[in-house]
Amino acid sequence: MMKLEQKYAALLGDVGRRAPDAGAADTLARLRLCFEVLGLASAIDGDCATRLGRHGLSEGKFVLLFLLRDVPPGLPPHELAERAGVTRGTITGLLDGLERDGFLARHADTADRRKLLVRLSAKGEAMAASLVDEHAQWISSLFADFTAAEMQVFSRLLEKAWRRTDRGAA
Amino acid sequence: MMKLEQKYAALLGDVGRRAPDAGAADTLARLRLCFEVLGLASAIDGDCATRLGRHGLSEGKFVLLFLLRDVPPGLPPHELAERAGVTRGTITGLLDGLERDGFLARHADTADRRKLLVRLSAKGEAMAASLVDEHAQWISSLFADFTAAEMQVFSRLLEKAWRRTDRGAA
DNA sequence: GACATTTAGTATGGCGCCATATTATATTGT
DNA sequence: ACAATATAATATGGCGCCATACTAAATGTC
Repeated sequence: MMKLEQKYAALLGDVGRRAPDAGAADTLARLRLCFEVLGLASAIDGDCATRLGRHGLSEGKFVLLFLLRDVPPGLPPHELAERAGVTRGTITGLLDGLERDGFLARHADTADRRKLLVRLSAKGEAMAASLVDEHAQWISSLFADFTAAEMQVFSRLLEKAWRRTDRGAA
Repeated sequence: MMKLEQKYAALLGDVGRRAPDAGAADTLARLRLCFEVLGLASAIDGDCATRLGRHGLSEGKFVLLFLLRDVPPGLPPHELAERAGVTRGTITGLLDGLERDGFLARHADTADRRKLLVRLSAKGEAMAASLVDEHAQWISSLFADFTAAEMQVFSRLLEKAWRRTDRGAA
């Protein structure tokens, strides 16, 4: 059984202590399942942050790098916001950091003077090229020992829970 | 098949476009699986934030509330940090907000003048009492239609992936 | 052609998290 | 008894995210 994060273990203990009746065991098992999902996700996010941090990047910055890869004319910030699924304000901050560190530059758009075009520098292109593959390799290695059948079952169960969330119901 | 977040769909498309060979399909399926895990977790986190936000709380603050519930003498901040699994600095910030909003108060410890004891106010106790149950109810409802067998398989697969992360390997 | 509306990018302020540094108080060792 | 060390809480500054508000520029409308 997978070790839960402190706070989840505490909550589980608390709820169990307060409702020690028969039906509670079932609720507890479902709570634990949810915490296991969250625990796996945050373990993955943590590893991801560690790996990208070695190169001075965050997950948000990494996404921008791969979105801009091989787009010679560059993309405007609002496009990046849409494709990355964050607000334009967040993009401004990420671009500030990436530009400061020399991974990209903002260029004025000649046609529409409101617009900018964000282009990777040589350093940025190099980083994107080496990191995207490495990163994809690492992620898929997390599920390396899953059989095809396991993957199918896992995916089905993940979706089953997801359907109960607001995002999945919409 | 569950809908992925923008950025993950983009990354998946990108990797697929670049490596359209036979072995790549397998890698892609594993990538997708990872993104499904992350997507479920962030959908849950999002719902959680929405629900707690209605009461002016965040997940971090909620954790403090339930940790302090029914602890009449209160707990010192470093205890809360340890039990919540965050740093003491983070606790300071959460306590500032909770104290400002009248959910708790800091009291001087008579024995050790470095220490504080954090105690819920009546408002805090009431909120904790009503929210913890409601919240546990909601979380377990996410997995309401999982059979016992499904829960077992799901848990096993979650752990299998978790073992591959740094946290799970340690 | 003047004015309203939309769009692009940014600024500001908030939150939760971290790492690091600082200050006050206890404890330990000799 | 006093110096060295450890512990408690906070301060500071950074990051990534959001919502909101603002400015400049383009576009649509009468």
